[in-house]
Amino acid sequence: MSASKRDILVRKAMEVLYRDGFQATGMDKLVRETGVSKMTIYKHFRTKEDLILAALRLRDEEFRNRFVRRVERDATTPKERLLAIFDAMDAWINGGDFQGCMFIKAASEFQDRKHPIHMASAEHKQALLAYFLDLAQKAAAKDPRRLAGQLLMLMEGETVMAFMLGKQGVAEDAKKAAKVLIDQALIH
Amino acid sequence: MSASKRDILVRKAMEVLYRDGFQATGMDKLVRETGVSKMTIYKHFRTKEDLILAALRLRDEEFRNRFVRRVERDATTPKERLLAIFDAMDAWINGGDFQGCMFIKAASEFQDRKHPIHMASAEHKQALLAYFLDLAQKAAAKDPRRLAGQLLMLMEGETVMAFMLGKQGVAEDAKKAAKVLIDQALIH
DNA sequence: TCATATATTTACTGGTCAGTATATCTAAAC
DNA sequence: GTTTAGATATACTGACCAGTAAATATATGA
Repeated sequence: MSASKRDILVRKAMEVLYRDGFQATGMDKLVRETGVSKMTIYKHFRTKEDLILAALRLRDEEFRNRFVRRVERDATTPKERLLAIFDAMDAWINGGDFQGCMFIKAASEFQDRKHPIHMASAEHKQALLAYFLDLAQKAAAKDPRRLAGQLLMLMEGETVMAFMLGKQGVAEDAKKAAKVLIDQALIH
Repeated sequence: MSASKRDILVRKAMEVLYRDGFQATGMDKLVRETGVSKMTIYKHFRTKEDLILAALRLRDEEFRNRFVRRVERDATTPKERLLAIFDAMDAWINGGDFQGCMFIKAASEFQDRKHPIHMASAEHKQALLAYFLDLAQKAAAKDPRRLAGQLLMLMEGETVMAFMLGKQGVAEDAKKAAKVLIDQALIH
């Protein structure tokens, strides 16, 4: 199997796992939906868990790339970029295929903090937090760590609410809250 | 079986499901951990799903009762109570048995919005939102619906971050953010 | 003490799960 | 055309799942 076909397998698996859940998706369904035979899947991944980890790695990479690229395209100064985070969120939530956060769902299904899937999910959030912290520092916030944490908190809550209660108004409310928090955190 | 013994079954099941997850917990484990035989469980609940729904109902009732009671004990004016929400959150997160939000985890495992378990979880969030909205209206917020949504957002994000990244500082950051949002929303 | 009803134990059903064995197929290389 | 290597379909393994059947134990009530 070519490298690109392996990528197709991981991408399709990622889509199905995101849509239908991890434990609820059996290997037979993955065979059906990816078009890759079971033997071939197991040539590339020792276990289902390994395939899930590969799918999460792909999701992390693509999500953060798209997210950061959009933020840096939409705004230039660190302060503007902190706010542009919530335009990127708006685009995600109200875009085509929003179905909640794959990593929150993964951590929910694999609750043990030592579990590789839980740890991979936590690392995704840590990476987002590090990006926010970088922006908050460059924006010269009074307490960059706090501001970064508050904005990530807002983002996670926004995601959960859109997932559980629907999208109406959530993105707008979140952005307005972010604006207040950012403005207040940059007054010296 | 007495009514109280049935309550014990539901309470123990709730604890196990909260700790170990829904799909990852089999009926045999519930028999082992509740001390109630399988036949007796199935006398009271037609299916595992029905038992899960009963456990969620109990959790909703207890969580909201404890939460609201604490808020109303700690503060008297609506504005103070909006802020006291985040003292209750602090107590929950840094109390003994915090393991994330049972309803976010339930909605994550049963993603279909039409699924009874997903719907029950969404109703819990709706009930919290309704309480926040009531407080925001009584506090004469400029846009009560928005403030209520923003505070619930903050609360959900706080829960997710404490679950995935650990408790350090999260409650304090959330409360400080809430104070800023509330103050800003009440200026006329 | 006996009768009745309920709880429990044990064992089972049919189905699904992750992962594997085997045998067939395809396609390129010489 | 034959060989070789990898992909495939099919069928299987043993374990576990939710839910049930039947036999045994226990407690209640007259």
